[in-house]
Amino acid sequence: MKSTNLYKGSLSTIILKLLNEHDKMYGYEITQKVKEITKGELQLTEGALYPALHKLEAQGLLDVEVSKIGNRMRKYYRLTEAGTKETVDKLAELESYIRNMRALVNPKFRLE
Amino acid sequence: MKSTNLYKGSLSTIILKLLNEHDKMYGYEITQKVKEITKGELQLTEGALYPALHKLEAQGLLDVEVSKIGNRMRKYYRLTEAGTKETVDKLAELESYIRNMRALVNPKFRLE
DNA sequence: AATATATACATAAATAAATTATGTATAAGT
DNA sequence: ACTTATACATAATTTATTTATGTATATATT
Repeated sequence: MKSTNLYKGSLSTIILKLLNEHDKMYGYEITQKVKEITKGELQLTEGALYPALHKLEAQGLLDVEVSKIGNRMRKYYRLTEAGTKETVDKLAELESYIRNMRALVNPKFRLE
Repeated sequence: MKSTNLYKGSLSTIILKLLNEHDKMYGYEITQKVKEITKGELQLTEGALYPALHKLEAQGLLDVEVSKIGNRMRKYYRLTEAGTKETVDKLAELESYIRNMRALVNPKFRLE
């Protein structure tokens, strides 16, 4: 993703949240959306993205729908009900992570 | 560290920042400080902490000073000059990570 | 006095997520 | 004609962390 290691572990959260917002998306579209939103600061690599999508699907969090645009394949993913629940959990975990890290690195932001 | 994967990649940032604030600390003290600051939400494991300290030392970011308290050993770590510079970089990376993740998961926080 | 918990270090094997390197193939732009 | 963009995929490698284990002293509890 980037030179920093911090994004490790964040990929499923990103995918789930984007699908939560956009109803259905395909892999390449996800990479472009992430690039756009982060102004190019974060670029998903295919070697990370596709295995992550397959894993989320295997976990029952995503449904897939293959479609053909012209002669090219697209695999649209959307959240299952379990996927929607998982998204809520992942977002809560992210907020918790950010709160804790802020408390750790910024002495002014001690937890209450 | 925790059930969530998000902390992966954050350990060196945490160590460097704590040493930046506290001048010198030993391993066990770091685990306790992290537990205290995060109200027990984040507990560093020894299997992660000690190798991380050794690595930072090997990279020339930390200096070590062994001391004996009673009959028990303590290894105090402190930032080198390079370590202080690295701390600044790591903190900037963390802020960038948080900004990007906020933009990704919270449509209201789009980057400007 | 015996036992459990806390302090304090360490390392090795296994796991898991991502990087890097490839590969295939169609569509569009120069 | 050639390059870049679109669109998927997977295998080998790397790396950080988890889990498990080990040693040893100090303090608190029963």
